Amino acid sequence: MKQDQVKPDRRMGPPGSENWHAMLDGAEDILLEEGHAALTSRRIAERIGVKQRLVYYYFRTMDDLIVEMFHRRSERELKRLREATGSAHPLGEIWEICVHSTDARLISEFMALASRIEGLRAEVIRFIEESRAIQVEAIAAALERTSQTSRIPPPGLAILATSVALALSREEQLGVTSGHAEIMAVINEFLSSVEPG
Amino acid sequence: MKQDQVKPDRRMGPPGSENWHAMLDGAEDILLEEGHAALTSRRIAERIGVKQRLVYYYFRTMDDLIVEMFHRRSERELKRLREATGSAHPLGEIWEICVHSTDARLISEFMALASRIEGLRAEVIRFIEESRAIQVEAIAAALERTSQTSRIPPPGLAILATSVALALSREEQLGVTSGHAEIMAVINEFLSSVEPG
DNA sequence: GTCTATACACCGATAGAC
DNA sequence: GTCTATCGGTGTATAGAC
Repeated sequence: MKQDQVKPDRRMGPPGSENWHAMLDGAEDILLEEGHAALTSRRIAERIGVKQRLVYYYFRTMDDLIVEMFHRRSERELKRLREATGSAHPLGEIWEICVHSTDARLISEFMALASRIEGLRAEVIRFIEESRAIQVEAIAAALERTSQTSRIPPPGLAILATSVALALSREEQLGVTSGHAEIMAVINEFLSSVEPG
Repeated sequence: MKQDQVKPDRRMGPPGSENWHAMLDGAEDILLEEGHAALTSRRIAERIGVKQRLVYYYFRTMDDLIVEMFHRRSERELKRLREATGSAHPLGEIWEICVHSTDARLISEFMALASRIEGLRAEVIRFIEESRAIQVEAIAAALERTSQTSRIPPPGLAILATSVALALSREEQLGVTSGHAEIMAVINEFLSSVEPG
């Protein structure tokens, strides 16, 4: 399974090209449907209708491909979060993004992969820190706008929102719903008190 | 990678025996240290000093071994939770169990595996529901004991505790700590208001 | 109970032709 | 850019001896 000393100066395909995106798209689908044990260069190639060799023309190693997959995804999500802060109901939109944008299955797979791929772990940390910073700023601004104070300071509220959104999403996929309605009621109450409408 | 139609009446080793436990212990270590892509019959055998063939004497398939591994773990944790409800500070102990007993990496691996192993998914659902029921009962009892009411009803508090405990554990392992102190302050405040001391 | 030996499939990564 | 062909290695699971 392990192979060292990859040639460092191989001829490579251009990032951002059509095949490059198609491979990452295919990789995400496989990760979602079959898990990372099935995420292989052969399956990616088969799924998008090219030969396996081509995957190694666009990505130096499979680990590189995985890191790039997470990077592309997190950049998109950070962009959406930043755009949400400028809207009429920033907190409501940010909450929606947290709950719906990213599949709980995908998160589990990336977390598991991050334990053994150093480059991915760095990307995950960067994403968590950046998204939390955006959330904290949005929460603080919303509280100030309505002259409210919260018993829990903004950084605490941010981590609370993130963890609950992930847990709800995960359990919903499993078919467990006990306690969900009660939590949603509290969250909706908070949102409408800070962002009327 | 996939092999169907396993012989249904093979001679099998006894569950609960020394080797049986040793194999599950080894499997947990591998899952923690290297992830589920490295969780193979060969590595388990190598780790505990037996030949690969023996793993298939104690477990019909690798999926069976994985389900058994989760089952053994969850039974232990449910037992600890039930015992905690009878102690002097039930909520404090339950919180400690949630935060420390189960590694966030292990959870990620099991969640990822549960997406593709039906039997494991059923075990995970059963564990979540049972542990939540224990928590809800303990929270309700503690509130009643101190004649307190909470804006968030017990089922909501239970899911909140679970999700926050998991998120804190995961981020701590990654080295992210922003917002953690704020959340812990709120939780400790709640705990000491319900369970003085 | 535990072993050797083996079938058969799949994987990462590369060499080098076109 | 995309391909065929290939290396060395790992995986699940079984047959059958001791």
